[in-house]
Amino acid sequence: MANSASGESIIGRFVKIVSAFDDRHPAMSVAELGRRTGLPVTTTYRLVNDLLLERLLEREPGGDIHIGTRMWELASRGSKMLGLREAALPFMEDVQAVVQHSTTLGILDSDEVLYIERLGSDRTIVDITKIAGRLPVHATSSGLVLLAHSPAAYQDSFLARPLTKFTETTLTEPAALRRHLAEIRQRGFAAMPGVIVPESSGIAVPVFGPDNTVRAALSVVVPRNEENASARVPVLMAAARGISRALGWRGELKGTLRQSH
Amino acid sequence: MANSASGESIIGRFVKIVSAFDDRHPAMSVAELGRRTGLPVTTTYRLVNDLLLERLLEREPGGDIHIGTRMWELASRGSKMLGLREAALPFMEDVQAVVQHSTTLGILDSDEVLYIERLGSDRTIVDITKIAGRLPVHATSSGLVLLAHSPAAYQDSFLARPLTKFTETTLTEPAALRRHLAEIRQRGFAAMPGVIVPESSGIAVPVFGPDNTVRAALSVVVPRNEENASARVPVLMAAARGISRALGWRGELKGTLRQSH
DNA sequence: CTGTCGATTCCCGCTCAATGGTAATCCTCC
DNA sequence: GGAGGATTACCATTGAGCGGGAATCGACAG
Repeated sequence: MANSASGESIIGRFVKIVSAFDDRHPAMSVAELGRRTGLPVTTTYRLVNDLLLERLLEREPGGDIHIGTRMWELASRGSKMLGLREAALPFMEDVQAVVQHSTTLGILDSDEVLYIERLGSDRTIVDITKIAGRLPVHATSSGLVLLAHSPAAYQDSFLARPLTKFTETTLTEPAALRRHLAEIRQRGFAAMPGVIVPESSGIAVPVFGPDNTVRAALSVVVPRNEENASARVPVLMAAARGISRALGWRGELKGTLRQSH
Repeated sequence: MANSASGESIIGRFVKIVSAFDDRHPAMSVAELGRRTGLPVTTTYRLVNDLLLERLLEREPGGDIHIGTRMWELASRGSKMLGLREAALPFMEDVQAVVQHSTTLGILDSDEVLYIERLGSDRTIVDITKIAGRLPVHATSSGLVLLAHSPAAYQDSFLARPLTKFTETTLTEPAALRRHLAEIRQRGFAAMPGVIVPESSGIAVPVFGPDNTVRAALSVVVPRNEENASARVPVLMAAARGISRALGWRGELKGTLRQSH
């Protein structure tokens, strides 16, 4: 689907280029960009020029390239993400004010948890979540909550694949995970002590949309030693219900249990 | 620069397609997308398919297309915007808690003000700012603050072009505007009663970066009848200094006045 | 059930924009 | 001044993109 020898479309290369930037590498020279993406030198320069013209990329004084303002603008303008984020933010602030550690909002995307908002000073405990960052589903409280309320078919396909064991407490056995998911559905929240990082634990609750399906997971990360972690659950649940309602959710209808399996 | 009859590159068409979505039209059929962009039918379908493959666009159950999660993720991951936003958010919350009306953070982009964050319930007064929305520089308090602290050369080129008069109080005369900008620099804030919307006024103050240049404008929108509007200025200024400091600003150095003109 | 209209997919020959190698030029920094 | 990297210029080749047209699907009305 492309003129290129490697058989990629321009769109594919565009994604490659933009993907080369992350929080570790927010800006780089065109040559380095070419190296990181593996694209031929000339091609990189030509493509980058096109992107600069449209302001999807921008050149800073030093000559380095970084992602352009236009890119963010276009991505945000018509995005459903903004609605979710805006609905959630006030409630997240309340949670943040009470719980004092970092509060995150994550969604399920491409079999991973994508964090779309995060509150909390960086001086808090170890927390590897970042806005626009991804983490595995089965090793985060947010991910497990999202998975627990996903359609059965999706759960099956997810559990069918091999899962990485990050720490001792990471569940990777399908059967054990299924039991855990059922428990999460029943209790209404997920609590995971040190699943990726041993020192911290996460607590997450689901946020629902008008059609009663999960939209996101609201979660807090607290130090693991804190034993009364579950004392945080009610606050989270109340906030999550508030967000759900702001999204148009009208409460659980009798008899309309979310399909679990 | 393209295979197309109209002489557009694929990148250009990509931008056209993504630009077709906004908060009024967050999702649409491919056919409608083709109509809105003016692209040939077949071309639209082919391009949309490419974009769906990369998940830059997504197809919802009904068949309609909307901007994909991936798009937001890519735009955010390497963006400098996130840093600014994250630095500003806590201070904005404080302002918001005290002032009670909507609080916005805007930057100068392509000769317009681009709002990158906005706090405030929608039930407040008339406020046409939206996240990822644009407004003209000379008709917003944020824009005037940004312009007032921009390099002289930019100011000159900006003032050289014809400016739209939105309401009675909109300044469009270069000389008058220059005087106003000087005043803004001297007072440290801009206050604009009903420049675009007659019922509300905006107050804005500058946010500086480490190199002592303007990065953004922090502003609040309040009802116009409120005469003690300027009582809000100190709060805004304190917050703006906090944000500036979080960005690495170290206070105004003696003798290093920002180039005004 | 049939007809209409719109959205979507399939088909296909043409063609020029995109490609990517090579080489020249422009920078820094030592 | 020259070594090494980044950037731009040049250019022959070619297949990806193009877009008109027709077929198919789907919803709705009569």
